[in-house]
Amino acid sequence: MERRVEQLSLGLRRSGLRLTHQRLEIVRVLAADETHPDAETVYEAVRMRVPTISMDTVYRTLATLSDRGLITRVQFLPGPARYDVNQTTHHHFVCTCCGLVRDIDDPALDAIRPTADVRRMGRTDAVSVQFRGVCTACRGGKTRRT
Amino acid sequence: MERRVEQLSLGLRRSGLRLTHQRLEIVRVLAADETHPDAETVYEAVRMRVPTISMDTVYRTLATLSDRGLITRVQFLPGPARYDVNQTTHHHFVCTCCGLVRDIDDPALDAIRPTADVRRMGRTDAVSVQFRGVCTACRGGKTRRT
DNA sequence: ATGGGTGCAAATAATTTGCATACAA
DNA sequence: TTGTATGCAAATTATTTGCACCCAT
Repeated sequence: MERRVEQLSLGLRRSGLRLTHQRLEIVRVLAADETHPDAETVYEAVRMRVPTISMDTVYRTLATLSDRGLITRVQFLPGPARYDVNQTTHHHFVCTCCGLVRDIDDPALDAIRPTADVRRMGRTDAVSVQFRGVCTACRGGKTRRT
Repeated sequence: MERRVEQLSLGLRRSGLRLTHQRLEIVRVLAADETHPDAETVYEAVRMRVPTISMDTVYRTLATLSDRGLITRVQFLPGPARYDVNQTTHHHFVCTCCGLVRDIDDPALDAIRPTADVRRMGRTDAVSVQFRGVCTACRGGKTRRT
């Protein structure tokens, strides 16, 4: 987690960008939040440490980080976009009920390669698998019943 | 394609909803458009046949159809949501350059099942694989060169 | 005939942008 | 010091909603 703060900070510096107080705090929030937060959530969390930060600085920083490939903007469900700090290859479980997003690490899924059909469509840069459903919490902890 | 018009129309009627002139034309546009159009694109196409239709009727109809599971709202890239008429199990190639979305039919991908890890997260209703990259057209037809 | 559907306009949500000031390098 | 980043406010984009009238059933 502390490593993530360093990776993101270093990534910004390497792009010749300034590591401002605001950016550092945004990066800290992102590194500590595994829930794929949206801009609003990041804003609220950062405001606790930098009460004067503005929403558009959060938006601009999130855009900067994803333009640099340091975080990933995702939109699994209607509503605000969310941001994923995890830059290793992984997949997702998405709860269509509460919006929960959980990372999935599975070498078998990482091994999926585009077939000839897909290669004919274009060059593939990334493959990701999405499992949509209803999370355990939304089902009231009932694993076996409907 | 004509079959799709019937399936969507029937789907509406089965839900006890009225098959209005506007809805029928929207359904016709959707059935004929394989490009996963956004609301604006559907609106423009329908306007050629029903010049008085309003944008919010298009939005409302698209919402109605996806609520009934007759079409699927997808959002692969930033910007407006897009709608997928294809209700058979399939996957997608997404061009991050021009926004092209192509359907992929591949039984091997359809066969992906949630592992124990994923089952612990919740009940999975759908699995879909996304290939992101740059389409042939955006690469200028160059299949082998960078 | 009658209740759901439409069109209009206004509201809301999510995000972006212009500009003067502030601060990291 | 110097230009990039910030904060404020206003603009844009995408979508939703209230309401009176209309039309499919």
